[in-house]
This record gives sequence, structure tokens and C-alpha cells, in this order.
Amino acid sequence: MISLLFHHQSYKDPQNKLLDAALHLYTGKGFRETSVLEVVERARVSKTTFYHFFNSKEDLLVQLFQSLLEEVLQEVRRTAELETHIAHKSFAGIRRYLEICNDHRPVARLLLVSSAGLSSAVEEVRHKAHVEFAIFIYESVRVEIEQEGLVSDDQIHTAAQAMVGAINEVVIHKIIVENKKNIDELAHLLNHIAIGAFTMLAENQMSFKGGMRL
Amino acid sequence: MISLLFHHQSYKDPQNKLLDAALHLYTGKGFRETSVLEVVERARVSKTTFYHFFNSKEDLLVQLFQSLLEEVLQEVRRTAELETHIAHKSFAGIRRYLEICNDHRPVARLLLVSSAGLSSAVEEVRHKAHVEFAIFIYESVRVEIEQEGLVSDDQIHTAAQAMVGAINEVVIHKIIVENKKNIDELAHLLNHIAIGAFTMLAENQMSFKGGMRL
Amino acid sequence: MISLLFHHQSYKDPQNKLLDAALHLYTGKGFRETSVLEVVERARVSKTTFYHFFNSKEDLLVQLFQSLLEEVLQEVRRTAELETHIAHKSFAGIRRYLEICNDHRPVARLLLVSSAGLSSAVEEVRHKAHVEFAIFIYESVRVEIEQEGLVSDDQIHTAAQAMVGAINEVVIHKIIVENKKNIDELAHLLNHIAIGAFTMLAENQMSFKGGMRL
Amino acid sequence: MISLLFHHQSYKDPQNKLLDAALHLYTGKGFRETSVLEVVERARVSKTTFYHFFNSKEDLLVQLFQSLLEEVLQEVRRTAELETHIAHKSFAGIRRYLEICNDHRPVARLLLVSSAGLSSAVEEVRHKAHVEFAIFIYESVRVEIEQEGLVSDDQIHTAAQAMVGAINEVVIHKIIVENKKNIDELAHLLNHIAIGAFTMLAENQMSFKGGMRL
DNA sequence: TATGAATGAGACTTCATTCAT
DNA sequence: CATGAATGAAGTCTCATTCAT
Repeated sequence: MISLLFHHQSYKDPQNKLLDAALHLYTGKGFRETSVLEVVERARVSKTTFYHFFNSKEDLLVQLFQSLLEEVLQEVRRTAELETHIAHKSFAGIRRYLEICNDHRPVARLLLVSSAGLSSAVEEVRHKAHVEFAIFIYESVRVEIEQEGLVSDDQIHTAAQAMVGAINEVVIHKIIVENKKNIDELAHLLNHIAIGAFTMLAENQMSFKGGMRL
Repeated sequence: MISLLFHHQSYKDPQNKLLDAALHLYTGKGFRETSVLEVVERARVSKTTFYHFFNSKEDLLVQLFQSLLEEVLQEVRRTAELETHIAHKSFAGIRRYLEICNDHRPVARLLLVSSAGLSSAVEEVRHKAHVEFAIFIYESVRVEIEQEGLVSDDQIHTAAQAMVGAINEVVIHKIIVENKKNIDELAHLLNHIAIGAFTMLAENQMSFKGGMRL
Repeated sequence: MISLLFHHQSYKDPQNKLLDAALHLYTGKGFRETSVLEVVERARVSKTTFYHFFNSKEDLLVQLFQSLLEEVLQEVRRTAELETHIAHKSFAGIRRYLEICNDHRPVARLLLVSSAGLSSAVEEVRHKAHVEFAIFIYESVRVEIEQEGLVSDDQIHTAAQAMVGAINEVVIHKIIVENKKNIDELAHLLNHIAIGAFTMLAENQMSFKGGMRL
Repeated sequence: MISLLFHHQSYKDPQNKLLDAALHLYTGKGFRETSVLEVVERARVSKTTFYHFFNSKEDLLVQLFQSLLEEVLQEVRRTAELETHIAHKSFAGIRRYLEICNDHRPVARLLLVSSAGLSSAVEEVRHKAHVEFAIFIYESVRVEIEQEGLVSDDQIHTAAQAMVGAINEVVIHKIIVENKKNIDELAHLLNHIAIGAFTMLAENQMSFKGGMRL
């Protein structure tokens, strides 16, 4: 997989030329506002080639999402692994994620806000990426807090998903819409929230029975 | 404002007939897959009338979203107000929100996953609703935890936004996709997460200075 | 019948207000380019009133044509009657006709070129007017040339019709399109042509038998 | 230019398929009563193709007129050229014209009565055809009568135009409306009228000075 | 009668997609 | 593979006409 986010040569193979052209046009003027003709003209390939590699206009978007999300996740995981202090892994990952979103704000906007509702295939790709992100969060935070194993795995997974939603929502509001620059502070805050959430979960893990409340 | 979610008579005025028809078709076969022709045929009004009330196909979606989101928020706030025990208000609101999403799963799907990316106007409506939801969370949780006033308002707002994202992400994965039925448990979990997040925030409010980490 | 061409007060009765408004708008921007709304707004009456007096937008045009063509024919006949010299009657009529077309060029354009093809009713009105004009020509010229009665009435009628076409064609090309001003010269020419045609007809009335030629 | 009037295969290229379909529909139920949808359905092409070849519904009519009028004029000129007797050329042309109008009465109706008033472009095409027809008349008749060159060219042109109007008017009344069959007699009559008109013109060419009358 | 909402038809346009050369 | 013609679906808009108040 050739990087769409971090490499900036021009691609040789038509498929990547198309993905690159699509990335620029979709982030520039939006997916719906971009016609297939514009994509193939920018990529300097023919419509025949386009339909050889992609089943439809939306398929291009799906593959583009797949590439981008994979890249982002890989980069986040790589960064966390580089962090030697075990208590800082989740922070490092979250921070890197915010950084990428901040550095490629149009791409983040495309992935997070201007994307859904286009096809179930796109939703599925996003869904899978969220699941993987949640797994990363789950695994990073788990090693940071003392877990007595009393919290069910299912609850922890749900909490991890919730944190993914929390992070993305903050990215949308703070980074994309409000254009906040202090990534470190946001990452710190989100990491705190995550740790707080998991900690609270561990402490109160037995307080819920059936319809009872805390 | 006439309720689109909870009333089920047939409307008299063409605007509501169109909104109702759109709700059914968009939740049934999707926004993009529904043509204006189908909407006006189901609503039994003319295309001219459609374009009299709505500037475009997307404008109909925007107004539909506005109505639905207002309704949901109002219902959530109303339910929280009915809860007399002050420590249970946030739980009551979250629980009601999950309940509505569960009872109207196609609508929830429309609002949460199959909607964005259609126009900036839709995004804006969703954004505003999220902000209002965050305010509700913020106000509900604030009265439940002992706040020494040491946490900045901005941080609490961000945390509230994060919680909105957390809740919606869980709704998408657990209620919409996985079709989980135990609303109470999910609400309990999410409420815990929220309280945990806010508590951790209060405890560590001073631990972050510049680029430092927890 | 109130004159639309030569009177210039504002009308009291809605029907004439509508006809007058239509005349101005149709000659100004064309029949097809004028909407019913514009007509009723200019006439300061309601759509209800419009459809009380006229069955349709085209019906208004038909009645307008009827009025205008009647007026023009009446004026042409009146002028010919005022001419005492019997040999000048046809010239006087033709001259007056050209004069009216020249003085009201937009109206002439409407009647002669921008009108047909709209409905069979319009065509019929025009057809009748042409027939009446032909009768005038026929009667005027008949008294001017010595007729031995050898020419069939049918032939003379046809020749008269031909002269109507000849006159109108010249009006279109010379007065409307080329904007020629020397009405007298044109009238003289056309009158000559008419007399020449009828004379030739009389001289050669027996030369045609079956498929033979002159 | 492929003949629309005299050929009767089905066309290959969409443009001619559309022109042919339009010819049938416009002559059958009228231009205004025919929708673009009907035209493309009859021609078995798509609306996109329609708007690729024609700018508008009216543009199709304009191009159709152009083709038809060119065809008719060409046929008339060709017939006159085949006539060896120089004194019969104008008769031959006029006769052929009447014959075509008689053989294709719906087309003649379309061209002569149900056409104008639709757009200035249509009027222009008709105007040009009339001018060309007038030139044909002028040239044909000029060689038949002894011209001393005393009549101004402008007058002869005007007379020729008048004859075009005369012929068309007779076609409308006698052939199209009254459905007369004796083409030969009508042609003979019209030719006589034309010759009479031109002769009279030549005889009296100096009798008009300024505002004087014959 | 006036007003204005509503209708229904149809013109025009853009595009994703297909197909022949 | 490239080119470009053609398709068909659907969005948008304008109007003549009708109807209720």
C-alpha cells in the first residue's frame, strides 16, 4: 500500500493516480460535487481505466477510505509502540491521531464529517476502522490501569468504542470546526477522560444488577 | 412544531406531509436512493409544492433533521426534568436518548450514520444538535459531582462534547448495528463513563501544564 | 367594439383592460414570452377575472386578433369609401393598409409574423381576415378595370387572395423587416401589380384548357 | 443533406432520426402539442442526445425548417432547369412548388401556417427561404418578358417578393384549406398573375414620381 | 371578484455508466 | 487502454390552470 497521506510523488499505476486525484478533489470540493470526469481528467487516465479498477464512483470513495484509515491507524499504532513508557502509550496514540487530523484537516473532515450517508460500504469501512481504533484504545489503556479483571470484557469494549466516539467528536468540534491548535492539551484531556472512564468502570463494576442504578 | 416521531395521524399541510413522507422513505430506502418524485407521490402533493416549501432535495433533509433533532432533545430534556433525584438526571436523559434510538432505530440510523456528507447545511444542523446535547450532559453531570470550580469551563465543555460522541458511537455500534436490547445497562455504563470522565477531570485539573502529561 | 389601435385612454371594463395589456405585452416581448400573470398584473385585474372573460391564454390572443383585424379592415374600407375617384379606390385602400402597418409596426409584426402556429383558432381568425381583405381587393379592382365578364369569378377570387398574400409579404419584408418609409411608392407598386395581374387574367382568360400553358 | 421529404428509409444518425420523428409529430399533432419526450421516444434516442444536437425544442424546429425549405427550393430550381422552353421555366417552377405542397400537405401546412410566431430564428429561416424563392421567380420571369431595363431592380425585387406571398397565400387557401386538386390550373393562374404583374410594372415604370399615382 | 396556494405538465440540465471504435 | 457518443435517471424550474377562502 502506497501512502496517500505522507508521500507526495506522482504515482505511476493508474489506481493510485485515481486515488490521489480523488483525495484532492474530494477534500477540495466535496465528493458529491466532484464528477467522475473530473477525477479521470486530473488523474490523466481514461474512463475505461476508472471502471476497470473501481466498480462505481462510490467504490472509489470506499477504497480511498480504506487506504486512508489504514494509514492513519498504522501510524497511530506505530507511534504508540515507539513510546517506551507504558503509562504513556494511550496518550501517545491519541496525540498522534489528533496531530494527523490537525495536519490534514481536509482529509479529517472528509473522513469524519463529509463522508457517511453515501453508501453502506463506506459506513462499513468506517465502522471497521472505529472498531480497530477501539481495540487500540482498549489495549493501550488496559495496561495502564490496574485491572482486577472484575470488569467484563464486553463492558470494556463498549467503553473503548465510546472513547473512539469521544475522540472523534472532539476532533470534529475542536480541530475541524474551531480550528484549535493546542493538540497536546486536547490529547491530554482526552486521555484523562479515557482513563477516568475506565477507572470508574473498574470501581463500580458490580454496582449494576439488572435495572438498578449506581 | 408537529411531532414527526410520536404522532401518527396524517398531516393536512403539505409541508408536514412532505416531511413525513421523506422520513418514511429516507429511513426505508435511504436518502440518496429516494427521488423527489417518490417523495411527492407518497405525500400526494405536486413537485411545484415541494419546491415551494423546500429549496432542494437536500433542504428537505435539513428541515427534517432539524425537526427530528429538536424533538429528540426536547424529549430527553423533559425526561430529565421529570427525574426528581438530582443524582439520576443525567442517567435519565441518557437512558431516554438510548430508548428513543432503540424505538426508532431507522430514524436513529438516518440521523447518526446515513446522514452526514450530504451538505454543509446538514452538518451544521447536526453540529448544533450535538452542542445542545453536550450542554444538557454538562449541566446534568455538573450538579451530580462535587465541583470545586477548579476545572476550566472550556475543558468541561470539551468533555461534554466528548461524551456526546461517546454516547452516539455506542448507539451506532450497540443499538443500531448489533441491535442490543438492554438499554438500561448501556445507559448505566455510559453514565458511569461520563461521571468517571468528569471526576477524573476534576481531580487532575492542575496536572497539565503546557506540553506536560499526566 | 372599442378601438385598441387608435384610442389611448385607459379602459374601464376588465375585458378591454386585458386586451390592451395583452397588446402591449405581446408586441413588446412576444406572446410566448408573456405570462398570464404579467397580463393580469398590467391590467390590474385578477386571474379569476381573466379566466372569466377568456378560456385560455390563447383565447385572449384570438380575441385580440379579431379586434385588431376588424379594426384594420374597417379603417381600410372606410378610407376607400372616402376616395371619390373610382379608379383610385384600391390604391387608397392598399395605401391606408400600408400606412397602418407602418404606424403600428409592432402590431403589424404581431399580426403578420409572430402569430401563426399558436392555435388553429388564431389561424382561422387570420384566414377570415385575409378572405375579407381579398373581397375588398376584388371589389375595388373590379370596378377599375374593364371586365368583359369572361374571367371566372373563382379565378378572380383566387387572384384577389394572391394579392392579399402579395401585399402582406411586401409589408413583412419592406415595412417590418427593412423598415422602408416610402409608403406611397410601395402602395403604388402594389396597386400596379394588382391591376396588372387582373388585366393579364382578363386578356388570357381562355388560353388555359386542361393541362395547357399560356 | 439527407432528404426528409422524399426518402423513406429509417436514418442511422440520431440527428436525422430526431428530425424525421419531429417532422412526423409536428405535422401530425402540431409543434406545441408535441413534447420533447415524445420526439425522443419516437426517434428512439435519449433526451441527452436530443440536447446534444439541438439547443432547445425550438432549435429542432429551426433546423427542420431549414432542411425542408432547402429541399423544396432545390427541387423547384431543379425542375425549372429541366424545362427547356425558356418561356415555361417560371411556370414549371411554380407548378412543381404547388405539386410538392399538394403531395405533402401536412408539411406545407407546417411550413406555411403553423410555424411562425415560435421564435425569431424560425422567422429568419422562413424569411431567407422567401428571399431565395423570390430570386428564383425574379430570374425566371425576367427571361420570359422583354425587359427594356427601365424598371428599377429594387422594384422588380419587391414584385418578386410580392409574388412569393401571392403564391403562398394561394397555396394556403386553395391547396391546404380548400384541398383543391387542379394544380395545373392554379399554377397557370399564378404564372399569369406574375407575368401580368411584371409586365404592368415595365409598362408603367415611369408613371410614378414621388407621391403621384397612376 | 380578488388572493394565493396548489396542481401537473413539460423544458432543460447534469452525471454516472455503458459501449463501440 | 483511450476516446467520445449515447443512455437514462433524476433534479430543478416555469407556467397555465384550477380552486378554496
